[in-house]
Amino acid sequence: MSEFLDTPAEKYHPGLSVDCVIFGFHENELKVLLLKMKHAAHWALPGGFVEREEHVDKAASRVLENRTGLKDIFLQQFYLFGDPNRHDHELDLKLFKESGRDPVREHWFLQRFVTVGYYALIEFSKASPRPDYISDACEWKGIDELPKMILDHRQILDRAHETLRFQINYQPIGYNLLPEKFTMPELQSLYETILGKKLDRRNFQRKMLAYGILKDLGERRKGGAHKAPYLYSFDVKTYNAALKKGLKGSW
Amino acid sequence: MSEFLDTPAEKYHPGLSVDCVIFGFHENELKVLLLKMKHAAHWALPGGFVEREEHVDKAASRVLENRTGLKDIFLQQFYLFGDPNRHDHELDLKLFKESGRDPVREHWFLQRFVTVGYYALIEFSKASPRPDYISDACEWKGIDELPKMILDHRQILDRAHETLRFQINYQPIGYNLLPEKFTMPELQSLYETILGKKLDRRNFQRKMLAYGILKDLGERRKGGAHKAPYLYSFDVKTYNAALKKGLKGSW
DNA sequence: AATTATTGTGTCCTAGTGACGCAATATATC
DNA sequence: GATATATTGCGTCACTAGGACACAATAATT
Repeated sequence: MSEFLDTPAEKYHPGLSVDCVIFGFHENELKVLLLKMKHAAHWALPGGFVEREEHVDKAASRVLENRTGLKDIFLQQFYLFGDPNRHDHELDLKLFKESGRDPVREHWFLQRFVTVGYYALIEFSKASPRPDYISDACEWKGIDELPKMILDHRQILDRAHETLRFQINYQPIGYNLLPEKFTMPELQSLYETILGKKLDRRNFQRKMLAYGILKDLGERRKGGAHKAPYLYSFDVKTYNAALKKGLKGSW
Repeated sequence: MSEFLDTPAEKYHPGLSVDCVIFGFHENELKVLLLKMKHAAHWALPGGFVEREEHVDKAASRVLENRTGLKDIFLQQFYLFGDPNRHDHELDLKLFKESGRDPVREHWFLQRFVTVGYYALIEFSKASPRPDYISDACEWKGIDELPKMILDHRQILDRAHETLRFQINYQPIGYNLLPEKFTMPELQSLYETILGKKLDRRNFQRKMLAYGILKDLGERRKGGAHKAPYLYSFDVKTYNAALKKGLKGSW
């Protein structure tokens, strides 16, 4: 924490931060990467500040890389949270005092902050979550079993999830969350957790194949119990073309 | 202009502004309210700064009220523009010098700014466009005949229009742009300009009526040439309920 | 070899959609 | 005042998409 507090105000754009909702998909569950700060009771979204002459998008991808070790990740801005009361000034003051500093009223860290929400989609297996110097834990949490979170971070997360629902026909959400090869039940399960409802297995398959965005790899995924499902991967060319017009789907 | 430049830095949240894309609908055309600044060659979106402890949404509605005289307007945040190069520092310096001021490097007005885009929907006839002290013109411009605009304002405007297209099934766009009573051809024309394509007259009517969100007022609009069309108004109750789930439309 | 849970494929019916025909009607024109 | 013209209201037809459900095939387990 002290690294931040000692940072000269000149380095960062004042009163502006970014927070990332990092989605992953594992064991048929939609997961979010959360941090637990030292001395803090609750969990937080990975976030950071924007440098003086830095593109806000760039700040978000910087945060993302620090936390997951991944570059060139699918990252999408979805909302600016601009409520003046979203920051907990009492808590900030407490942190200041704990670190033995005099809470000078003008210190940039104590100013009112607005934060820009980004959501990121990553392939679960490729990320190596790592805590940084201000946090003592960095873990994947299931979207249906979220811990208590600081400030308005739960609200930010919920809005990211909602955005995912709205954009499912326009963004390469499946492509970025699933591994190279995947099965139809896996894809369906992803859709179900994003949409928050059960879908009919057979109708889902018919519709997906009708889009013409999947390549049937011929192989089957053996190993699990029961009948082995076929493996698919996205046909990037037709996939992107279809997304541009929007996959026609009344989900 | 001088009022802004003399404003003490303490009044505003540093490096943060709002810009409003104000839509209206008149004579079967989608219009946008633009300002022409004094001494400026190009047009601009009405915008302003965010006060220190002011909600960003509030700042946007304040700007809107100043420019149109209207309160309680439908206003929706749609994107934060965070490119560090979106501001024209050369132009700012020129304005500073013209106003006879010494361009002190630290003056808040010369800092890098990020801006939050809002779009507003208003009933054309209710607005009374008025220039303010830093602009010498305030006019409605047709979306298909836009003048050259400053900075990235054209980009902001285009994105607002795109957002309208995406949200047409989820936001009360017709309700807020049209007058209390309107005809089916008027509603269709609104859809056509927002979607940017022609629609079949008969299929449009069938679909709209099927939603069950319109009240047939029985009256006809006489006065124009040709057969007089029926007047409708929105059935607010069913309209809002339908929007919550999203009007199913593959436009 | 039988069991069990899951997957691949197909059918049926209904609602929604695109393309288009035709009669009704309000003003403009002669 | 009759006719012309452009527009509106309502309807038809064929095709597609989508929800509900049946049944056979298959990979590990017993």
